[in-house]
Amino acid sequence: MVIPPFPLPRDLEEGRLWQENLRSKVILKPFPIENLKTIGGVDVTYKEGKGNACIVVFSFPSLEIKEVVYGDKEVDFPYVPGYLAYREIPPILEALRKLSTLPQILVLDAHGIAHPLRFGLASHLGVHINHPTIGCAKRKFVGSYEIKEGENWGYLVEKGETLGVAVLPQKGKKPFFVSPGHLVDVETSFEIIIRTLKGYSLPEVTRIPHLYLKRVLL
DNA sequence: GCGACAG
DNA sequence: ATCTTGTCGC
Ligand SMILES: [Mg+2]
Repeated sequence: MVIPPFPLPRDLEEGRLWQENLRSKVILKPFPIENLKTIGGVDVTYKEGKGNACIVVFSFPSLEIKEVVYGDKEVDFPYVPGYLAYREIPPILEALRKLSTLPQILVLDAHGIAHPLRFGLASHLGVHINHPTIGCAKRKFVGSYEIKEGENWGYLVEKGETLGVAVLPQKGKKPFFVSPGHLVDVETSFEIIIRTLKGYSLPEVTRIPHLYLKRVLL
């Protein structure tokens, strides 16, 4: 696949300006789940000054693992809340080059529009490669939510905007957060992620890539 | 000024 | 995310 160069900003101010200019490119719209056949999960870990990305492609809804690829890249940007894309997208693009087939949707271990500028890592990557993406984060970044008694999810909202949903995978467990990245909307993002849950604290699409990076799976 | 703060 | 072994709790 053709991947556009991904330049890094000189500083946070420039990085913020770029985000402000690209945020308008995000498109939120329903994704026809009945046509979803392949979905990819993405995660990134660090070691010896390098970012190591892993992408696992699953069949949907059967969730059989179809392909696993990795991509390494020197870390060239610090971790600063709000600017995670500049740190993790480089290694992710390296992994994408190795995919034999690009899955219909990519799920990132990060937020999509549930970001201060509504342009988190999942949205940034989606716009960059013009492909559907969903953000599935382990912790909240912005917004507030309320999960009613008897329910296992609630909308994530900030300043009157519905940014995504907080999901309780199991009773008594911590919630994870789903928000659309690009070319999907809140409802379909939620529906798709829910269908990749298998009884663990995290959906398979983010849980499995992490296990491969940690060498729990080979 | 203080607290929040994806990975 | 990473540095790190055993240990407390469901
Ligand atoms: Mg991660």
